[in-house]
Amino acid sequence: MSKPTTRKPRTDAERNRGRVLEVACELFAERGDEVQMAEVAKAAGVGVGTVYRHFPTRQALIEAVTEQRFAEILAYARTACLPNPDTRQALTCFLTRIGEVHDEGRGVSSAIEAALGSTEPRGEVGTDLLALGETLLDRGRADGTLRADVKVADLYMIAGAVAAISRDAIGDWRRFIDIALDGLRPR
Amino acid sequence: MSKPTTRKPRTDAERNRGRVLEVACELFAERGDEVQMAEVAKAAGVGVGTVYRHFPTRQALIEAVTEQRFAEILAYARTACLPNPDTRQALTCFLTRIGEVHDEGRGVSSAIEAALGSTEPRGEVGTDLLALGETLLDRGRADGTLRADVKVADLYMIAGAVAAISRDAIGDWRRFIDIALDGLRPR
DNA sequence: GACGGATTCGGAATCCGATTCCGCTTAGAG
DNA sequence: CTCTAAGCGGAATCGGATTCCGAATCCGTC
Repeated sequence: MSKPTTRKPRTDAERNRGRVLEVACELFAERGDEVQMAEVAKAAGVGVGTVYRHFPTRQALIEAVTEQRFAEILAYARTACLPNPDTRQALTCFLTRIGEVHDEGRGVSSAIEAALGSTEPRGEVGTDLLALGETLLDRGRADGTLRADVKVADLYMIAGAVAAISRDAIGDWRRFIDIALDGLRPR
Repeated sequence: MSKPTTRKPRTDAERNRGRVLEVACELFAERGDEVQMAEVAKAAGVGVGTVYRHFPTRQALIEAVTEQRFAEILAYARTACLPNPDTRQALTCFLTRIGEVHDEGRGVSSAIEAALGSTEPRGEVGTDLLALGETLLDRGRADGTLRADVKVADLYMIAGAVAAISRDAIGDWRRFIDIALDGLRPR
């Protein structure tokens, strides 16, 4: 049960997949989810069929793009948030990034927060994000910034909320971040 | 500029509009947004054209249904939440209702939270909801349950978040309500 | 109570975009 | 260099929203 599932893809096929994904990321960032499959294909210099070969569904493509966003956020969190010794600031920084991602390219948003919140994340990016969250929360619990019973699920639920709020312009998400984090402090 | 905009609608037209809206509410509640315009038409016993006459767009129909939901929530809030002397409980009750609406008939959700959060609500239902929120917040500020600087916008931002979280099953929205409300307490 | 025009209705036709299909190409193993 | 399966392109198909317009209804008028 190891051969049939693992036939190495042709080199150019892989390159095409890369092109498509890259282009899709840009387009979705620019114009949100009004982007059409045909556009992506043209912009990537391939036929629709090729797009569909690599991403069997529009939804699948969107999920792939979303994973890219996650990767970016993860990278940002590691370099910009984690090092901040003030746990509260680190968390704010992390959540703020999520809001910003939606503010600029309002990309693929609908999928983002749904995935953000799920505790069973796709791929290692998700796993790493969870781990990173756990780290931050541990720190917070240790230095008394956070309640002892705060869970990663809580953090990502809040992350999902930030995503939704910023996506739909429901309100001032920066303010929301403050409120939510206040809600995690020890009573 | 008052005549051309106000030609009274034909009686049966109004009845049809009512039927359509009613049926749409039920269908959306049952099967979420996979419901098709043609289905609504058939279920209401009219042609598609008629549906479109009253709701020029699928989106418009959804918004109308959403307003119904708001009305229900408003009614519930007035009778079940407002009377509760404990402000915190009243707020919890209100927000919980929003989560429940999504849990049962997972209706029209996408639109709901977007509208919930906007500070410029459609129709009087929206206005009344804002007013009711203001009342609750005043009470909370007065009895020291809430920070002095809490705004209605905050409450509805949280409401929007609850809607999003419950809609996409991002996490335990009941827990989220607790966290968010804790975030509104005086420091 | 019948009449006439404006308003509505019904549902076939149209439009649009996602997805499928399949003959043609090309990478790359032997 | 040859042969074959993996990939490619893009026309055709499908599904569902939206438009169009002749037929059917209302309703104020006579």
